Formats: sequence, C-alpha cells, structure tokens
Amino acid sequence: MELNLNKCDCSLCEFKTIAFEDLNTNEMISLCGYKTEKNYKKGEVIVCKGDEITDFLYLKSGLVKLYKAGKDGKDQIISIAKPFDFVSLVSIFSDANYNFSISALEDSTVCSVDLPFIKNLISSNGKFALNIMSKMSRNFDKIIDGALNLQTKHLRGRIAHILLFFSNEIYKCGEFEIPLSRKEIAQLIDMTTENVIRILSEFRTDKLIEIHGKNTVILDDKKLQSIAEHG
Amino acid sequence: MELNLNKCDCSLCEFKTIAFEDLNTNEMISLCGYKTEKNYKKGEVIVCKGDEITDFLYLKSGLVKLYKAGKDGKDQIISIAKPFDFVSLVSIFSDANYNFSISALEDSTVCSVDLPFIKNLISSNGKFALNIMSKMSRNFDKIIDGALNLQTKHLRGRIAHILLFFSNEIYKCGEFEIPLSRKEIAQLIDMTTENVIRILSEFRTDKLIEIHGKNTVILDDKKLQSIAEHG
DNA sequence: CGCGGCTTTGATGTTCATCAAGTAAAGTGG
DNA sequence: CCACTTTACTTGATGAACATCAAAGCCGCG
Repeated sequence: MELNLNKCDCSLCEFKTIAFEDLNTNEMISLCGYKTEKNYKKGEVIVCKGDEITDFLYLKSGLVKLYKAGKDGKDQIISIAKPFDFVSLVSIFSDANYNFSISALEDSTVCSVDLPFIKNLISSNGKFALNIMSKMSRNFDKIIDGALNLQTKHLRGRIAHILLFFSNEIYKCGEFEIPLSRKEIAQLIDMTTENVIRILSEFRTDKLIEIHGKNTVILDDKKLQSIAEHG
Repeated sequence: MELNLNKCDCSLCEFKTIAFEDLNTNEMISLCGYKTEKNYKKGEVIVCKGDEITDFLYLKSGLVKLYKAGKDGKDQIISIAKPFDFVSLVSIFSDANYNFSISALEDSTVCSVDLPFIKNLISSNGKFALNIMSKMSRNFDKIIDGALNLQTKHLRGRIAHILLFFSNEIYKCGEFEIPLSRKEIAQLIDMTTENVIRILSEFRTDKLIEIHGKNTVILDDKKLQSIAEHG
C-alpha cells in the first residue's frame, strides 16, 4: 500500500535538520514511508488530551499552541511551537496518551511519523537517539525557563515579554498580527483578559506600541525590553 | 565528603531499576568502573549553574533541591528530588553546562556516572536509550504539571499542597521535619517568606497542623487536601 | 556575651482579580 | 440581506489577595 501519494523525498526536506540529519540512506527511505503530512485550519484541534500517542509530530509550517484544558475555558497555555519545533514535547516517550492538547493558532502543516518506527530508529541508530534527546532537552529547558521567568515578572513585564516574543522570535518583524485572542494571551502569561487589554492600552497611550485593528506595531523596542526585564 | 572506592557491584544495586535494568552483564561491569559515589552534607552545593556537565547523576539517598539562583538570595526552586529520581534532569543532554544549581536539603548520597559512558550506552543499547528517555520524560511532565498547578492556586492552596507533598510523597508519614527553611518554601511555591509563616500559623490555629519546634504534624489531612485542590 | 540569621506578627500599600456595563465584531438563521 | 445572537474586546470601579516594610523574639555559634 502506498501511504504517500504526495511523493515527498524526506532526504531533500529542509526539515530533516530537526532530527533526521543522522539517518543513512536506507533509514531515510523508510522514513518517507512512515510519514504523513496533515493540514490544519486555524483553530482546529490537532491533539486532544487523552488521545493515544501514535505518532511523533513536528511542525512544518504555521503556529500551534500546547495547552492544558481546564474547566469553563480556563485553559493554560504551556508553550507556542513554531516551525522546526517538536510538537510532541518530551511526553510522548513517557506515556501512552497525551496529557495536554494541541491546536492550531494559524493554518498549519504537521508532519507525523509513526511512533514505533521512531522508537525503532532510536534503538538502532545511536546518533539519532542522542540527537533527539538533545533537541527535546533544549525544548524542555526553554519551557522551564519560561515558566520560572513568568513568576518573577509583573503583569506589565509579561505583556512586554510576549510582544517582544512575537516580534523577535516568531515574526521577526516590528509589525504583526498577534495570532492569539486577548483571552489566549492571558492564558499564556497567567493573568486575566481584562488586564491584558488594560496594559496593552497603557502601552498604546505611552507610545510603546500602536494597535490598528488586528495589527500590532512595536514603536519602542528598547523600552519594552527594559519593562520586560525589570518591570 | 569522601569518594568511596567503588567496591560496589552495580548489578546487585536496587537502584539499577532507575535506568540500568536493560544492561547486559558486560555493560553492567563497565558501569561499575565509570561510577563514583559522593556524599554531601545538608546544605552543601552539589552542582552550580555554569558547571561543566561531566556526569549523569542520580540520588541514592537523601533529598536535594534543583534551583535557579537569582540576585540577593532570590532563588527559585525548580523541583525537589528524592531517591530514585534523576538529579540531572533532561538538560544534561542539551548543553555542555548546567543552567541550574543543585544542593542537598538533607545529607545525601549521589551516584555519578561518566556522561560520555552513558552517551555511549545510549548509542549502543537501544532499550537503554528508550528507557532513559521515558524516565526523563516523566520527570519533565511532573515538573511542568507542578508549575501549571501552582499558577491556579492561591497561597493557602500552595501551602496545603507542599505540606501534603512532604507528608505523602517524601516522608510517607503524618509527622515530619520540613527540610526547607521558610524562605526555601517560599522559593518553591513562589510567595514571600512572611506569607508562608502567616499561613502556617493560620493552619495551626485552625487545627489543621501542629508545629513543635522543627516538627510538623498533619492533623486534618482531608481538609488540607480540599484546600490544596479548591483553595 | 553579642552578632547574624531565621522566624514571627502587625501595619500599610500596591497589584491585581472580580464585577459590571457597554461597544464592536463576527457568526446564524430566517 | 437584515435582525438576532453570540463572542471578543474595552473601560471603570471596587475589594481581595498579596508584597513590602518595620520591629521584635528566638536560637545557634564564635
């Protein structure tokens, strides 16, 4: 049976640097057979907490959020993954089921590789195993660091932080559309929707940013930086 | 803190279930050669942020804290590791240097295995690799979960939580000595020293706990549980 | 003894969540 | 396409939760 009618050649895919750079030719060919690509529309749920973990996922394009769903829409966002990031986090090797959920913040393409196949690769290719561990490890560090940082900051500092996050890390541009609702921003940096709005308004009257409809423009990068660090 | 002379036989060590259960006889013998045990006194620093990572560490006995050191003693405690826990977290596979610190909360014995040797094992023994990944993965999940949980709780809930943590998970006993100073408790659950004390006092007047010198006694487990969940 | 660190309690002020209410935007059904 | 509903956004007022500041008691240690 042919799984892949989209006749990709993973060995040419720029995304193999995510983890697959250490595979030999044969392994690379197998990989293509165990791989599928899926597209998700903005807002679609990709993984639901409790789902069985059958695949190793990474993001090819778009933007997704990893989150824990709580009661009455009180979700908590764990992290935001951009292309080249793992989506599956580390947890896929610990449990049979996901203990968090994933959904698309923008139209996204997810590459999905059969998990038993990946485990097999880990068993048989030591370099690959170490590479994966190192990548996941770094992912982990970033999330922990983010969580600890949050705790030290006041609300203004947190807002400044995510504005710079989107500007510098995601869009690499001073003008962009925040792919999160105000509520989602609140869930990401642990505060209330009202305060997100309030502080964005403050920043606007202080001429640190401009907001035109959906568009956000960073006006004073340096001051925001300073607020993010010391505010 | 004397280095012992490694006369141990790791194949008999109950701690091999931490990760080494999949090693064959030869690998087990090598392991003993690459392993050292070190003892640390309560309060001693085991690893300092920035130290080169040369070994894979796990805790044989005692209790340690992993923390990020901040300015003027404003540390943040990432997690508390008990015997059978990894000490090195996942980060040892991502970076050449530690980006957190570790110190002993009680007199502790740490087992230390040469990291290149471990990496070698990962490369050559697929079962071992998967096992390690799964264990570290679970570790990661626990820490993330803890961090997210903190965010949802008020101060009283957090205090109730760590009281139960020590009672149920660490000492498995309703009467124990908290191995942390009030300040350290504050660092662990992100609040001020004064409020830790204040709330402990409240709990005492509410007959939820008793405090005799260093000793803490849990009086009303159920009520604490309820505060931890809904407070 | 006296010094410094840890602990405790109280008083004060700030930050932030909650509540309320109103506007804008976006989807829904006739 | 328009009325209708719902969802997102916004602003202000209020009070609660919490940090900060201050001061005093306690304890171990040189």
